[in-house]
Amino acid sequence: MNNLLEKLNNNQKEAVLHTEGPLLILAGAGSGKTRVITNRIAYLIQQKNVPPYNIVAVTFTNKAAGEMKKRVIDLTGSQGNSVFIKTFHSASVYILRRFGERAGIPRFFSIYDSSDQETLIKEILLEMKLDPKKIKPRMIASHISSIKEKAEFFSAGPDALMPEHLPFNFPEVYKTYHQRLKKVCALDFNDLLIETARLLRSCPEELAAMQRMWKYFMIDEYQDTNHAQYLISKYLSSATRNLCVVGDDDQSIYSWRGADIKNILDFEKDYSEAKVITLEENYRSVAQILDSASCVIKNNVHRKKKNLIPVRGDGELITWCRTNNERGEAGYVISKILSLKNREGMKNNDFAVFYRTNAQSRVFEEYLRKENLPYRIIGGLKFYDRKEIKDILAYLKIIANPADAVSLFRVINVPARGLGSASIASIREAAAEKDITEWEVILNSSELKIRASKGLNEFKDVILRGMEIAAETPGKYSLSDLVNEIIEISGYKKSMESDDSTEAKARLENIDEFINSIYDYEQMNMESGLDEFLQSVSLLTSEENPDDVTDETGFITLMTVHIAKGLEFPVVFLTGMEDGTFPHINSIDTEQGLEEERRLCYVGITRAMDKLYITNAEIRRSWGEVRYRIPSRFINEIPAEYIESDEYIDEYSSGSYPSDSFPSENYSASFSSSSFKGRGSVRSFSYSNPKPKAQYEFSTSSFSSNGFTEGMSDHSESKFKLRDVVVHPKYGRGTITGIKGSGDNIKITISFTGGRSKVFLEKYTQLDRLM
DNA sequence: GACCATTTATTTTTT
DNA sequence: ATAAATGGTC
Repeated sequence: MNNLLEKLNNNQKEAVLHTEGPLLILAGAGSGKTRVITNRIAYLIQQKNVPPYNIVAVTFTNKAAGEMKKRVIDLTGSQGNSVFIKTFHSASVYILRRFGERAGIPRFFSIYDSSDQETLIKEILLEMKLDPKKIKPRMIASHISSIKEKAEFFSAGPDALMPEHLPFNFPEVYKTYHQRLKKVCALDFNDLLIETARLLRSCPEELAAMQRMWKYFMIDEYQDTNHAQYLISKYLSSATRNLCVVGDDDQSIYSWRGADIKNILDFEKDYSEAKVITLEENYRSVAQILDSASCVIKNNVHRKKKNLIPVRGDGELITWCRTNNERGEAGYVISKILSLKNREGMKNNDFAVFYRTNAQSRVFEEYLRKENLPYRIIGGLKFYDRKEIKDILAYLKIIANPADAVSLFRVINVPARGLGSASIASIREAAAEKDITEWEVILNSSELKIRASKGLNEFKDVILRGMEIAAETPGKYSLSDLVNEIIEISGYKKSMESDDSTEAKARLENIDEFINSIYDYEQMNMESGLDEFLQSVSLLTSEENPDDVTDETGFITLMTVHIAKGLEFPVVFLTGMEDGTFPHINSIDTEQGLEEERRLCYVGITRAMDKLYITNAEIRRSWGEVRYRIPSRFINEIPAEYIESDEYIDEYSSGSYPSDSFPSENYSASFSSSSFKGRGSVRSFSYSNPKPKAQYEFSTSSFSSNGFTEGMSDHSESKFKLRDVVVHPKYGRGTITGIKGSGDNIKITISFTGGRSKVFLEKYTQLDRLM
């Protein structure tokens, strides 16, 4: 027993020992949070003799749940298998399936992910003669989620909550959306949580049954809970009040998904008898890194003040590298990785590259591939999001739930069966007219004056055959039998095979991989049929491809900062640190948005154990346009004494940077330190580049015209130059990034602070030059 | 209805 | 820059 507690500091011990009643653990980054939760579970089982099936631990991601389960099993052996460790969404599916009947939840329901949801919303908009291009389905989806939550739990009727000033009939869309979901027996991600909370509130017998089964609750990442998740935790634990929540308000980064930071900030109000334990000792990062993170997050007003104590002491400085463009950024990262591997014997697994948006991963991928460095991208291109996988899943979903119209129309003509828009429209019309499902129309096509074309019959037969097989799965048939049969008789496989493009080949490989993952699933879930399989697959979004789990050479990890939460790496590259990229342009204008970006930055910095590299690109291509970017304001917030500067030019950059324009003998560079605290003070530093070839001046203030500007614009007689810093009467301060035309037709492109850029006719624009 | 050429949107983050 | 959506033609 004592070895359980030996490795813990006093606060951690206290958290483990406090098993009864509500407990709030405010766990700073790297303070050993997961260790506390897992040891607490082990302590309950081994010392308090709590049966493992009485214990529930809830996390946000499948990955976190898997990791926690593994560590619990390490501590407690086979008993750990019986601890209920799941994500909020998978726990909800479990509850709805097992106890949902009285709450009107169908025995089987499909789960609509965000893309299914958007498809459905788009259909509804089209029916209402609205243009999905002007009214974004995604925007509607987020309104629908937040309104449904409020309508459900804050007593106001949905009508009172409809967003105002929308130029269309939102209540109608809202109503139709939910009618349609009901008709197709589907729940969206948000419904899973809301319906679970509703069930717990309105079905006391079912709640009591769950409370007999579950007595101790642990909620991880509590700062990211939304209202429904808050209620689920509250209802489930209401009998014993043994609710332990763990979180860090500084790491709340999901408010855009409905997370409410108040849940953690107000925990002590909700549970007046709550014990509060703060974990401040950081075991992960060297002092320079941790202190830098503290200095950044200090700029947020809406937070609980706290100290982070770097137990490890001093290490290396943070390196901030300015690069000319995104290729230079990638080149720098790769060169650092190579030299750290050669000189310090570091391994691929030690490195992680973070970026703000998925789109930024491409250049890194390209460079890593060029150097033959093994890497993996977490998130981003999700396996289960690939077209071919979604197609096959759509077939399976129809077989399990023929009412699922979104899936039905996804593949009714895949591969092509001659069922185009006309056929689809007539099926839809007949379904609406007779108020039956589209599948029923197809079944009875002969009587319903639907042209029972050859293609329609083929499709019908595929689904019917699939249903026959599914009825005997597991048993006579396995899930993989079913999938193999479907891709065979639907002609899906054949159509891929007859296409000899590399694309089709890759798809076939992915399908193979999918079938392999089904074999694995079958091994682990011998009793599962199609329904269970589909429901677990719908929640597996960011799961890794099955084949890259083990490899002795390891992988360099690429991911967004969001996904990085909860992880740690010896060496971290925090890339794209530019205003407009990080903080992201869409969040830069509100205090709330900016504070969340800052928390995200804090999360990124605190992932690094030994060494942190921060990079920014002066010029970044996005939307097919070249943009000038200034270093992220968050870099300013790091004290200069923790930073060592570096810079790197991509040698192969074509066009914009003629290499002979850089004086090669000059090895010192200077830049205005608008990015350091005292605006205007100038620092110089020695220049070091692994392969010094080109010299580059990073000055934004006294940029002399040299060859650098060539190729970036036409010659013109404008009184302004590229990179002049100007003030626009309406938009404020910005940098000139393009000058085109002549005479009265001089067009000036200005990139404003924050990354927005606009084009003006010089003739009509009052611009003041600042520098 | 299939196939092409042209146009348009895409880029925030995820269960 | 690129993928998806649209529109026109056969």
